[in-house]
Amino acid sequence: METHAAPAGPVATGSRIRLSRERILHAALAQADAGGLATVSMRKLAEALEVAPMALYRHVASRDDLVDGLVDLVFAEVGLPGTGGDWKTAMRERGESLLDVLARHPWAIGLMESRRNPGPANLRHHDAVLGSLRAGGFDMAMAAHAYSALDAYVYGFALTRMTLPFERSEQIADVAREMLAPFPAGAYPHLAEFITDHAMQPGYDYGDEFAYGLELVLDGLERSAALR
Amino acid sequence: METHAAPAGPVATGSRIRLSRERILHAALAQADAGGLATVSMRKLAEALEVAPMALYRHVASRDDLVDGLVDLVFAEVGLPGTGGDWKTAMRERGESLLDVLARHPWAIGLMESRRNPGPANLRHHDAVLGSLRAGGFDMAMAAHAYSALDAYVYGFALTRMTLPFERSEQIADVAREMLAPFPAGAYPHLAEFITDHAMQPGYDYGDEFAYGLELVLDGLERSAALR
DNA sequence: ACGCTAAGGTGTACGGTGTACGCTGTCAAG
DNA sequence: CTTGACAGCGTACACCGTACACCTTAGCGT
Repeated sequence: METHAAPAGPVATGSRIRLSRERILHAALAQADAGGLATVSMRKLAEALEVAPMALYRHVASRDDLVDGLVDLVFAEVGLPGTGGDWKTAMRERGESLLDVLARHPWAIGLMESRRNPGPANLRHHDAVLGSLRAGGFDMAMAAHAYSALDAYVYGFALTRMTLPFERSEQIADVAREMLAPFPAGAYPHLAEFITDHAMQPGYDYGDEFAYGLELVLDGLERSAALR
Repeated sequence: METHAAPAGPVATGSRIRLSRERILHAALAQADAGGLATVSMRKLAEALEVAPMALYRHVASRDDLVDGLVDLVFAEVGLPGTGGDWKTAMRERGESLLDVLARHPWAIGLMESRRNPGPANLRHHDAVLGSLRAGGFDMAMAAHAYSALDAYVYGFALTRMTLPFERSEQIADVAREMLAPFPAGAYPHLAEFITDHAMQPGYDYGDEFAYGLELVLDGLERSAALR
């Protein structure tokens, strides 16, 4: 990040807007959201920015460095938990915020925690969550338990939901039929029962499961920690 | 799957062993486990099998089809829960088994639930888990809650653990120093405290967190379901 | 106003990828 | 012996990330 706050800043050259790491990252984010991270290639990205492919490398070390930047951009969207009020509320809100962000950027789910070079937004986020837990009365060991359980649950839910080929009850019948078609009828009785008697019922929405599990984890932590 | 049970089966032609979907899948699995899924290319796979790249396409529709096959191979390694005894024990064991399998094949974590064409092992596994829960007294809605919460937790834990650049307390100091190096000292006080006062303590092992969270979810489900 | 320097943008090229298409060689059934 | 199906192969194409040398331009000190 070398955005020097010099006089006016070199913004445009002639008619063309100057390239910058930020501009590249935002274009890449839009492309990833539109078609997944795999569709973001240096060449297509350059084309979208009306620039030669190699021009990008003046602002980004490699495609991997670009992905590092994208992940930190996504992290920056996650709301930081406050340290003022109730830890449970803070953790619930941060979980919901994280899930929202991951729904907007599903391609990021597997990457958020896996980059070897975490950016400032990433570190700041982890720092804030730990701070919120400690302020809520958790000792170090319990804070570690809590953070691990909460993060695992939220990322896991985002992951399993992303992958579900349906979301609302209307679409399920078709998808299920297609999935089970290659196999003999009655091969998977419990699965079939689950689909027809539960998932296909009107009003079913897998997303509703999130709140249930989150509350379950939060209640468990509260009891475990013997807080409040 | 067209393994016809004809006479002796065409196994070898001359000195070379005949290609087959199974042989391809096993070679690909070995390669993925060794270097990640990204290093499995049709060309390298063909080379390992001492065959021309295009020969693979007689047995596999595309690289994507190959990945579908790999995922089902991995699913087949996960132990099925029994329906006989205690549901809690069955679910604990299947969670531990799933985590073990994902540790052996970390490249599969993001794929297990995301393939549009689930294989027989996949469907069989889901069917067995639902059956075990129902046998344990869960009604349909509670079984859905339980499955969602448990799967989210286990996959999420596998995901967050995979990404952690360390595991045992000995390596943490170096990694942490490297990660925090680009930032001003004291920028992330809670994170720093967590690392030095907890993660760097002898005997720390992030994997230990798994059992804690799993028990937390299981206990929560038991209470929620008012079972037993 | 001028020229210098460094940084930004470009063109070409290399080695990698997945896979469409058409050919060849082998083997089993008729 | 003939025939046809099918396994494996060679070539080719479009795409990918990026190393390297080159040119253009902007902004500075003078």
